[in-house]
Amino acid sequence: MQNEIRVRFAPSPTGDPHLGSIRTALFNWLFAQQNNGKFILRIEDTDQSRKQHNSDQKMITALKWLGLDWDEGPYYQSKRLEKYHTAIDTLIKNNKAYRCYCSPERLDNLRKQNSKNHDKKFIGYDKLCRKNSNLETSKPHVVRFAMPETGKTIFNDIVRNEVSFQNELSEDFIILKSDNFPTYHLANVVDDNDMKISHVFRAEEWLPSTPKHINLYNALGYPIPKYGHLPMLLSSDRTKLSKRHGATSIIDLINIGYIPIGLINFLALLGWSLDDKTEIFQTEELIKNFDIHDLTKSGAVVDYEKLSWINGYHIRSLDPDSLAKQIYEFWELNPPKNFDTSPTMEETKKIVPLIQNRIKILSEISEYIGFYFKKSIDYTIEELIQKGMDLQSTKIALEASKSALNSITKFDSVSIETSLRNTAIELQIKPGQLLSTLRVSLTGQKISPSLFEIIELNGIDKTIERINISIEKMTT
RNA sequence: GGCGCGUUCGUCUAGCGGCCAAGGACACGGCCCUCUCAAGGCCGAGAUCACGGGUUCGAAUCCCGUACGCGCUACCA
Repeated sequence: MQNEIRVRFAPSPTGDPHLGSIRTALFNWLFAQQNNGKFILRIEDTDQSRKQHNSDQKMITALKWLGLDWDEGPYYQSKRLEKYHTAIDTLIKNNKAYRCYCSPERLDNLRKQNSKNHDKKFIGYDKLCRKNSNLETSKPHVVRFAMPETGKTIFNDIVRNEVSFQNELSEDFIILKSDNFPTYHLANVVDDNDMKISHVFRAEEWLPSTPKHINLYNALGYPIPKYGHLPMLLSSDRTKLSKRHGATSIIDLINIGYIPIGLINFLALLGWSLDDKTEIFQTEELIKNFDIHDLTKSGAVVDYEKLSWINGYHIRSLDPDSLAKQIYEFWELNPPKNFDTSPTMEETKKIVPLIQNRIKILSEISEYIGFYFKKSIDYTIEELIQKGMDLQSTKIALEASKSALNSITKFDSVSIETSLRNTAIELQIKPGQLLSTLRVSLTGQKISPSLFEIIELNGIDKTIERINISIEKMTT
């Protein structure tokens, strides 16, 4: 089918998967989903020196975790060298490219000299080898593309409308390196043609090299895809997003406790919005409403506060069982340091109602619920004694709570609440005083989920045991 | 330096010639609720739409210029 929508995500395996890359992947994926198109994954590993082991695997893991599944690939450019060489041979044969024997030293000097002389005509390379039709192939060399020396390259960017560049301002860029690997420019064009890519959505930083690509398409006789250059993701100082200002690796974000839909929802809103009020989207709603033609043009600063808010919102709206599943998986990969035991699925399900609307990210749970997974809790007598109370009255309060709890027939949070509130009245102290004492006694924490639910969760035996420990503590 | 892109509350954004002396959200402040922490509810502060010229009866919205910012300018992608 000729008009099939085919997009690709083409990361280079040079580090951890970056938030910006993921956003590009998301926009491509959404576009493919809503157009019944194909989403292709291609690993651009043409730079052997910058390549990092496992980088591609991390990318794959991240995409799967987010649910951004692909229809074809991953293709690896390093396994497709023949295709590039064929294209390059064709270009040389047609005088659209030429071998260049200039040494890196010569190029370096050339640039230094010209920047000193402020020569405005000089662009990157002086085309020495383009003039000499010296075709000795034995000597080390690169291959350069012969850029048109006149005219303009004009294209209609889906995000930015018409963009135009003077051809003479693009240098005769290298398409084949001396290690026999193609550069990005060439491999990218050959592959996009080979894989019948219909739309190229990539970050704005690629905009200036687009005329190079278009001229390459023309020289090779390939049809030109539609382009859309996405606004960049920025750090708080408005420069290209970098890890100096926060986590940019999606792997780090996963380990902090963001959930897939939280990240997807947040990323979708960086450069796109539905209207003047809707902030929360499920993936299906994004597929339905997202519009690549309606993007913001300026860069967007990544606001981690807002990410957390969106993430928390989704955590709150998840059904408890699927939240439990996500927490369980999260804890498997990131066991909380303050736990003495590994939570089972059953235990995880039990604690969900207590923390669901108190957290923004999964890593916050362990602070709230640590007492439940600890063999013993730790606190001082001072922490036990509340404002307006002393050692004696605190002890009395604990004793009274003990007998009140012991006499409850139906041990659930509602009965527990009634019983303890009555105890406070009988003792003539404020509910807050009683409950705060119990909170410390039962959790060792000043901050916790609802006390009544905690008592139900702990059960009568563990509760009495911990109260006894407090009483003993104050007696010695 | 050259080239390109961009510019609405601190941040993400709505706005596509009159509905805007600019709306929403995050963050922030206050109040309510309340067993702590959250969540939730209500209220508030916050942008003369970078600046200057046009065009028009009318401009945040169209055009031009200036400034500023960012990106690119590698045998990196």
